[in-house]
Amino acid sequence: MKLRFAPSPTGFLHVGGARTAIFNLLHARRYGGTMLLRIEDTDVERSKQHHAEQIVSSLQWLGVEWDEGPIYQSDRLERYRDRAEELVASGKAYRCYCTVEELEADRTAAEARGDSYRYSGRCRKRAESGQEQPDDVPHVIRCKVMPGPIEFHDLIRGDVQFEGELIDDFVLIRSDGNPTYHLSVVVDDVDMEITHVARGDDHLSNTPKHIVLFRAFDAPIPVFAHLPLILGSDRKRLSKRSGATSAEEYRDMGIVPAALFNFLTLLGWNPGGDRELITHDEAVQLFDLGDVNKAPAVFDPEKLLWMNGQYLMRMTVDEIHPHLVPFLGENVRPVDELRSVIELNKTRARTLRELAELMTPFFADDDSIEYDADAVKKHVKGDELASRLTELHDVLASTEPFDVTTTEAALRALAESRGVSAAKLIHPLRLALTGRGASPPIFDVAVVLGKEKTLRRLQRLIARLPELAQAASA
RNA sequence: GUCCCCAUCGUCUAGAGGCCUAGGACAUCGCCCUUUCACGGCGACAACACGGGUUCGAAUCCCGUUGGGGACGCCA
Repeated sequence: MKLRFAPSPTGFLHVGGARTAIFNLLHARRYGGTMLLRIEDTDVERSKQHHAEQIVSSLQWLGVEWDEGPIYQSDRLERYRDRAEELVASGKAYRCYCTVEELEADRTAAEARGDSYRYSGRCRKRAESGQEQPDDVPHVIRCKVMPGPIEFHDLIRGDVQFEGELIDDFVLIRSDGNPTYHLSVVVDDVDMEITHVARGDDHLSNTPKHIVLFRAFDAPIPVFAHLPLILGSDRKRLSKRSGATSAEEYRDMGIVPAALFNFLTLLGWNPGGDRELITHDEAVQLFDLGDVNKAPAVFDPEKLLWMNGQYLMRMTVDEIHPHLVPFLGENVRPVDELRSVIELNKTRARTLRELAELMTPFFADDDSIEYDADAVKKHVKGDELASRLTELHDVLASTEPFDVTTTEAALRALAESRGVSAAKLIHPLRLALTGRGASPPIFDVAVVLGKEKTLRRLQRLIARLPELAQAASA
């Protein structure tokens, strides 16, 4: 068994493409087959090398591996021409000298009549009447499509049938000598002995053309699986308008690859038993193209975010760190220096970007903490605040060891002796240490910061209390 | 326009004729836990597109309607 993912390098790796790649990989791994990566760059106009490289690196990032490739179709142009000539020689294809202008005229004429356009067959008649077919004047090579039903079995759709009458004699070789998609795909799938073709639904109506070619080459026809499309919230094919569409954008947003992989795997397929979180290995155990849904699925970024949060809280600090580095900016440190801070914040973030943001107060200069206005308004009040915080400062200064249990006990004891609730001390302490109204448990924060920084930040808040109170009341 | 495909909560989905008073997840809204924010727990809201068949019995099978999507290139 051998499957392939065959993107064309005309842009970044689209999430729809990413899912196609994942499904191919999963099916191959499940059945011990081979996975091939093939770059379909026969359109010189639109294909770009940097896009190909981009797609390859996105796939690597996502965790889609392949056993063969990447193979570039642009390296095999001679092979496609040779095979097309074989078909011309055997009468299964013919040279067509119609110009683009002529075809365009036919098309607009058909439209004007309200008919749907079909190729006139002008050059086919000419070829079949035995007229000479010079190969030194510009021409394309077209494949003959015979009337009659063309049937194939699709793992997802079941038995599918198209009428040959309705299918144009399609172009195999363009006038510039380059192959079209239809030719290169089939030649390659034959040469590379592809057994299963899983691709987007948008190729369903191309499949009969491919069947015609497989037959013309007298080659075995692979098993097809046409995956339902991924839609945007507008229920149209996912596009820029409906949000981020490339794997890269999600990476830059702070989605970890395993989460995107998991999310995409569950779009149109499910492992049964109400599972939402599934590892790569578990998916490999259970996946089958035949179990994929027929209906298109709307891509829900909210659920991806939730899933990413689930991954972040379950991942170890060492697993998170390499992915987090690009988001840390000037706070980049070796993993051991970040361990406790990541640990404290990873259950609170849905993305790596958020996580990095939550970590900033821990690395801020003691004298540059900015106090959140809402938090100030809420917690900076009462004439006794300054003296209470000074007492807290002194109590903490003499707390030894400076760990979560002793600092918490010290604060609670102080609160009790002054007849105030612990919260009246805790919230201002949070404001002092982080500048924010929300943070990880405050004694953990204090301990991670250390006694010295804790005391310094407390002092700073105490010193600025009058101006903050004034600003808050203004 | 022609051809093809699809149809369960707002979204992802479970469902293979009786297990369905339709299950889970995201989102939303309550409550609980709690020093805040998350996490977690409990609960609420919320769907078989419609109409005909078939059957003792239909979300499940058949037909039609409606709705949605895709393809109709010397793009892939």
